[in-house]
Amino acid sequence: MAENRVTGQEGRRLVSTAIRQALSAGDLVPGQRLVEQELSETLHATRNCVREALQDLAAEGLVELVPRRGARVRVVSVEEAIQITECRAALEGLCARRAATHAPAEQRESLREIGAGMRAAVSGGDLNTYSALNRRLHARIAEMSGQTVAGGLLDRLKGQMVRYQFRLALRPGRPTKSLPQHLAIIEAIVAGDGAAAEEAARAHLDSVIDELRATPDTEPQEPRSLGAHV
Amino acid sequence: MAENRVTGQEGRRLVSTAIRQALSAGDLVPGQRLVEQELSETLHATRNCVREALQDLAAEGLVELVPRRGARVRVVSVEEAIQITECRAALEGLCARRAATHAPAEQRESLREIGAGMRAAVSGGDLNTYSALNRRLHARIAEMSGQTVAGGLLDRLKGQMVRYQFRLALRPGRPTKSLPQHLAIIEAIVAGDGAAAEEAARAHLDSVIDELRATPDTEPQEPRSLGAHV
DNA sequence: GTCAAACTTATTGTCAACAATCTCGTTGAT
DNA sequence: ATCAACGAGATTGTTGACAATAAGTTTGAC
Repeated sequence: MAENRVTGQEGRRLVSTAIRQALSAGDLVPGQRLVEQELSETLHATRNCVREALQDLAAEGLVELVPRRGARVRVVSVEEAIQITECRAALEGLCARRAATHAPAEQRESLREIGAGMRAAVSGGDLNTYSALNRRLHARIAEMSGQTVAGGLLDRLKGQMVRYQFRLALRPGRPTKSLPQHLAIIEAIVAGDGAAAEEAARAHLDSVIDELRATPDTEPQEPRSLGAHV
Repeated sequence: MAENRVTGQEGRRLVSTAIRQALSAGDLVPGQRLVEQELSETLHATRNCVREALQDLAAEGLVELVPRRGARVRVVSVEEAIQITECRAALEGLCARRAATHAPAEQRESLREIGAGMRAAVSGGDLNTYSALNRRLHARIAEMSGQTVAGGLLDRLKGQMVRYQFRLALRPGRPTKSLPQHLAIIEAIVAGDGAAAEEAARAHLDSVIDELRATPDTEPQEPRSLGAHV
């Protein structure tokens, strides 16, 4: 049992990424309390590290920090998820347009590989692969557009949506609906048609919004404490 | 000599707003070092407060925090300012559209008062008032749109632009060019025409981008230390 | 049996001293 | 004169203990 407690600015990063992962893996439910000492023991880090990591996560909008009362996993309502997606539509529209008009043709055409992979994943029923390619496509477009500022904002926004994105992807019939939209974005970008690319990106996210609207508001998740006995 | 050093979470807020103000007032130039002890003495705060305030400002993108080397006022290049404004165009377009289609008519019409004030300020040559009304108009539209997420992102982006916004507003002939754009946005929103409102907002910010393109890249500002003697 | 007040425990916030690191000026050799 | 190694001072980072507060629990009166 190597007792090397992580510490310092490196530990801070480690702790925050650990929490991030636990969050996207669903190990932490919205509303759950995050107790500093508890985390510091679990992650073998100083309480200071944990504290600073929590501040970072709060700045990213992933946790809520109430003075003197500690941190909880932030709860994003469906309403807020919709607003986030509306912002995404605006920003990804910008990125898609710029990717179409600004990126070299060779890079643009490489998107078709992702498209082919998506098509294969959907017809093969491999939802995990499709979901991964989905993220990759969006990230790649943002990168190709050269819009680093927009890219940063999008990362931030997507981080707050992990819980919803997960659910949406698993909904029956969803891939069949979103696949052609993704392909349309790709084709518009490859064609170098900025206006069409922006339009396609927006249409795609508008469809996500429709899907969100059909989502029941999350019941106030019971923060399952560790000592929860039946 | 009341020796009450500010402390705690309140001090943290006080320090960060003090720095924010100094930043927008031009008392702190980009690239300037922010030494913790120095600030804590000037602002009568604990070094801890200052430290945490700096973290907050770093999370907002106002200062740059290099490990073991301290904090400096972040330098935003013209290129980055342009990207920021492109994001603003996308997001303010969204807000303008929603304000036009979603806000009650009564609220929308109240924008005309701001428009009239702007017209008066420009014809009277009162740049400060015009600039203040400018900020107020944009903020009001974001508020009316009900898009709190977009509003938050916009606040953040504008915070990083203080230096440029200041310069642009003072440029000769600029108000004459931007006033009709602002009035067009207002009229489209009052008319309830979402598409036109979005288009007008975008056109306005595109014009800001043109102005930025004509901006010489900032020479590496000399961090005028306090003890700078001739 | 119910409610309120005091008490206990769990948890976060604060601090001051110490440690680690960097910056910059000085010295000395080539 | 130039450069590298060295060292002093300045600045940030870290720690552990303590203070302050909130949450939960018991006790006691009615």
